[in-house]
Amino acid sequence: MTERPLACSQHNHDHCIDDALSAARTLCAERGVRLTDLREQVLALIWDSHKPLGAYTLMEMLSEESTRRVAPPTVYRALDFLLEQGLIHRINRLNAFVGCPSPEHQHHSHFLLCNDCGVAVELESDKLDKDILSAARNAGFSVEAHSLEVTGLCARCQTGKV
Amino acid sequence: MTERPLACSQHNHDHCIDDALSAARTLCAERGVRLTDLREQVLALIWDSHKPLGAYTLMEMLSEESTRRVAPPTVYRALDFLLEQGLIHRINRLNAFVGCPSPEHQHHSHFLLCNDCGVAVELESDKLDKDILSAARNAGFSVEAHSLEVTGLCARCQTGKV
DNA sequence: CCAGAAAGGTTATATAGTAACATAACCACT
DNA sequence: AGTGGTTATGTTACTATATAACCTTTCTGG
Repeated sequence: MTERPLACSQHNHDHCIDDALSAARTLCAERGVRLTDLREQVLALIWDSHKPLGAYTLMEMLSEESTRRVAPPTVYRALDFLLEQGLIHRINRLNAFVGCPSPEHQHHSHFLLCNDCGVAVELESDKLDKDILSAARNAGFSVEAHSLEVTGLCARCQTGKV
Repeated sequence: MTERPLACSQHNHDHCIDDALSAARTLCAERGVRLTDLREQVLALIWDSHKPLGAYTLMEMLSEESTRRVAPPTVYRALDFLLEQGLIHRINRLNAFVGCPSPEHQHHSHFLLCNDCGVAVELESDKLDKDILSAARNAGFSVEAHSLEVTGLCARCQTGKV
C-alpha cells in the first residue's frame, strides 16, 4: 500500500517543530555556525505548518511577535542563512519557503504541492535523482542542481473529490 | 554518442524564429484563437534567443520598437495568452519566459538552464514524466502539472572548464 | 451598421527582493 | 576589563516583478 507522507496525515505537529528545531541546533553547532534567536524564530515560524510561507507574511508574523518593526532585509538574511544550511527550501513557484525535514544531508528540492490545502511535501527519490541526472547528461549537460515542483492534490484532499 | 540540443549548437537561428512563428500561426488558426500583432511581436522577441526573457526586459524591447510606451499589463496579457496556448514556458527560477519548440502537444515544463551562457534547453523525456508521476503517486498524490528546472553547464560552456 | 465580446491602453498599486550604510553583539586577544 | 575585528541586525531607500480596476479600441457575427 502507499504510505502517506507525514505532512498529509494526522500527526502531532508539535513534534515536527521540536524535532526540526533541535536538529537545527545540533547541525549548526556541528558546523560552527550561529543559529541566532532571530534565525531560530524564523525557522520556528516556517515550521508552524507544512505550508510554504512568503517572506512578507513571515515579516508580519515577526513584527507581531516582537513590538519592533521588522524590515525586509532582516527576514531575507535569516532566510538566506537557513537556505545555506539546508534547513529550509525555497519553492520558486510560490516565492515561498518551507522547512526541510532532513537537513542533515544536502539534497535537491523536490516537492509535491497541494493546490487545495497548500501543503508542501518533500519528495525524496534516489531513482528520480538518477533519472534526472541521466536525462540531463544525455543532452550534454553537466548538472549542478535541480528542483522539481509537482502540483496536484494531496492524499487527504483527494478524498471525496473524484 | 550524446546529441547536443539545437539551442547549444551552431545553427541558423532565423529558422528557429520562423518555424516558431509559423507553427504558432497554424496552431492558433486551428484553435480559433487570435494571434494578434502584439502577441506575435512578443513571441518573436522571446524567440530572439534561446535565453529566457523577463517581462520587463520584454517591455523595454517593445517600447523601443514602437514609439508608444508599453505598460506592464500589456506585456503580461500577451504572455498569459502565449502561456495558455503552450507557445512559451515560464521559468520560475528566473521569473522569465522562453519559447516552446513543440507547442503542438501539451507537456510539462522541464528545462536545463546554463549558468554560464543562460541558454534554456527543453528536456523532453517520457521516461522522466512517468518516473515523476509514479514517485508522486507513491506518496498518494494526484498530479496536475510538474516543472523541473535543472541548472548547470550546457555542452558548449563546459568545454575548457573542466 | 450595430451590439457584444475580446484585446489593448492607462493609472495606480500590490508584492517580492536588494543595495548601502549605520549600529549592535560577539569573540579573541591582550 | 579594554580593544579591535568579525558577524549579525537595524534602517532607509530603492529596484524588480506582477496585478487590479477601469476605460477605449478593435474585431466579429448578426
